[in-house]
Amino acid sequence: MAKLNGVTHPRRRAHPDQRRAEILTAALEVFAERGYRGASLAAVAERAGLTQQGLLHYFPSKDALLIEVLRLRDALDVRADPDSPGGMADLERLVRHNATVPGLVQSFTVLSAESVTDGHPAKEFFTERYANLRADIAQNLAESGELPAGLSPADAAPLLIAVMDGLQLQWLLAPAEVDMPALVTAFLQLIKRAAAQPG
Amino acid sequence: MAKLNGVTHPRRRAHPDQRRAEILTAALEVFAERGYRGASLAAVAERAGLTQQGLLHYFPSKDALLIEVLRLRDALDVRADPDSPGGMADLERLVRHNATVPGLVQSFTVLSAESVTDGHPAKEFFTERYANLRADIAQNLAESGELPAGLSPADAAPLLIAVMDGLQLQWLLAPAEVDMPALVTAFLQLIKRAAAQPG
DNA sequence: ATTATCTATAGATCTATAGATAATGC
DNA sequence: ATTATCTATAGATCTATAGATAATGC
Repeated sequence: MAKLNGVTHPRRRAHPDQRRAEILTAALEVFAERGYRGASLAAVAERAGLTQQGLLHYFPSKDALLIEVLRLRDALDVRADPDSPGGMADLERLVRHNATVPGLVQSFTVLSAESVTDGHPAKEFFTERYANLRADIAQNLAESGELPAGLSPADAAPLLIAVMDGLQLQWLLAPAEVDMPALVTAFLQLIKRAAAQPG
Repeated sequence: MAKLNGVTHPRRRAHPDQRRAEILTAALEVFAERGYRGASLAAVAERAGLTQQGLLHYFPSKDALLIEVLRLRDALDVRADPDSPGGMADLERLVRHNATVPGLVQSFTVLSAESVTDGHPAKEFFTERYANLRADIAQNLAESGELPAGLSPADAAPLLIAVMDGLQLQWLLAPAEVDMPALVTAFLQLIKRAAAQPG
């Protein structure tokens, strides 16, 4: 028997894989709410229903926990969207979906910006992630032939990513004022109009 | 006499206004490097050349210090650029300038994203700042008449801000790969091309 | 007299390690 | 036998308050 919250319970023992998944979900939530540096292992553990020391049985350190959270999220996102953001229609669908999951958007907005700080454990992760995103989107745009003559895929890719990231920040601060999907659509219209223009 | 770093010095007593300014500068730097939650008052104080308790003589709390840092920065920026980003040429000049001050860019990227987290002392500051930015830029764009028929000033303003913020993040992570000024120029070209298009 | 600055310290954390215990699985 | 989980705890912080002291300014 063990005491939890002052009450004696039979010690609950979860299936390891499920427990790991619960911890990762809790960690993503707490990191989104407080940032990585502002989050404590105890807060993550409490949300997952065990002690901080119990959590460390599954993940050797706070840094390792963050990295695994990010890797898992990336893997889930890629699986949900097999061809990644291919054409511009896919992109609009992605943004409409994002507007329904503010917690997830917040986690990436907060953690990606925090990752540029000194010695942040996710710096390498986000550096690589953005480099890969730029390369993938540039290639998809090049193949789609949707770009106007004046805009190279190599320039359009970071611009598209910037629009999405920048709008997410404004939307998180003022969701009632900033219509993310409509603004992304306005941006894509701009590209289409320019494309209709003779080179 | 007082000991600092094990050496006995005559106690140095700075002019209050100058000392406040030194502390604010140190705070902006440390917050940029570590984020607000990752920064300690002791680290700020050490950079300003006094103790953490000495710092608290000037600012009553860490929260208050952050707010004053942000207010000062905003005041300095406005004074340096009296008409704020008016036309698009002003914007390109601003971005070229930003590319020479990575620390300043980092402070705003890190703090603005962190500000969306629970109970962050700068949440109100950034919410208002972005609302004001959107309104000011929209008005300037409306007056400049540089927008194409399909893009309203109310939509163009948040898009412009998003492009700049989003590019800053990518640039901070990969300065050699992301040419901020060139990409902003590419975005403005897109607007000009679309404007050349019949309504 | 005022105030800039320091030492001392309370009281709360926070991460991580050590080791005990109880539940599971062979 | 293994391992999931807990209690205990070391050792480092961190913010903020209290009060002493020394430099400035009237």
